[in-house]
Amino acid sequence: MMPQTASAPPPPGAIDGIFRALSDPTRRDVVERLSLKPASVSELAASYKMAMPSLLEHLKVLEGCGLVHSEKKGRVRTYQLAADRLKVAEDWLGAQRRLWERRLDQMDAYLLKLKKEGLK
Amino acid sequence: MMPQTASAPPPPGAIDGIFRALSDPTRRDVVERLSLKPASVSELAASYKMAMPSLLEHLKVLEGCGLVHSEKKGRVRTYQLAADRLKVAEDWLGAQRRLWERRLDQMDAYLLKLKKEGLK
DNA sequence: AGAATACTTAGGTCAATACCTAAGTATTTA
DNA sequence: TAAATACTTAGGTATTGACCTAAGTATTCT
Repeated sequence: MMPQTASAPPPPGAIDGIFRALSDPTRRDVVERLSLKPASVSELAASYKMAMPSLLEHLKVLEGCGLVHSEKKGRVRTYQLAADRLKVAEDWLGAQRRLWERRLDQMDAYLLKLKKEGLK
Repeated sequence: MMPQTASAPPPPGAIDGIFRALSDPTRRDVVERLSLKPASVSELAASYKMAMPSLLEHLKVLEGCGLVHSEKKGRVRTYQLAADRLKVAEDWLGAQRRLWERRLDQMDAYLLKLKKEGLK
């Protein structure tokens, strides 16, 4: 059982859905819970005060963008996290932050140069 | 000019807005552009085929959740990235992924133990 | 001053979201 | 097999989101 190293190729536009899914506090909370251990629909539903069909809708959104998987055995459906999708979002954010940091460094260097030249 | 080291404390519920903001491709594109260099409203608007008020609305969303700042000088408003907010989202994602990975490791260890015991 | 520029505000449409209640269907359990 | 369990589907409401066009306001250029 390989601890998934490579991310699945992010289908174009998939990142929209991932960020969208994570913008809702209930869905983020579900992701947090599932990052600890898998859970059934009713176990999850017990934690929130909304009606089950509402929670179910959230679960569908999470599964739709690939953040979680589910499997039904008998009458119980169990959900679990699919970590590689979290990584898609994290990678995007990291890339932007790195670009930004590089830019700050360049600006620092530029200001330093200006300062030196100013001293002549 | 300090290259912001510490993130601003994420106001409760702010993370909703950050993920929400990043779920739109136009807004993500604006963030990418601004991570390279600041730009005015019309410079930004020139890149997208939507009407200016529509783009402006996107910019307000980005500024509303703190992902960008803007300043008006004369009749030109210039936008720039505020990197610490990207970090808020990135940190959350990283934390979830780390929890998940820890769980996978535990599961590996457990399976390994089962396997060994099976060999007795 | 008058025209051009760079946003800004107002207001309107249409689709998607987040909920809900009520009524299924499929699987155990008694 | 009847009742309980664990979802599922249907259908309805109210809000929010992403666009648009048209009509401002504030600055700068001529």
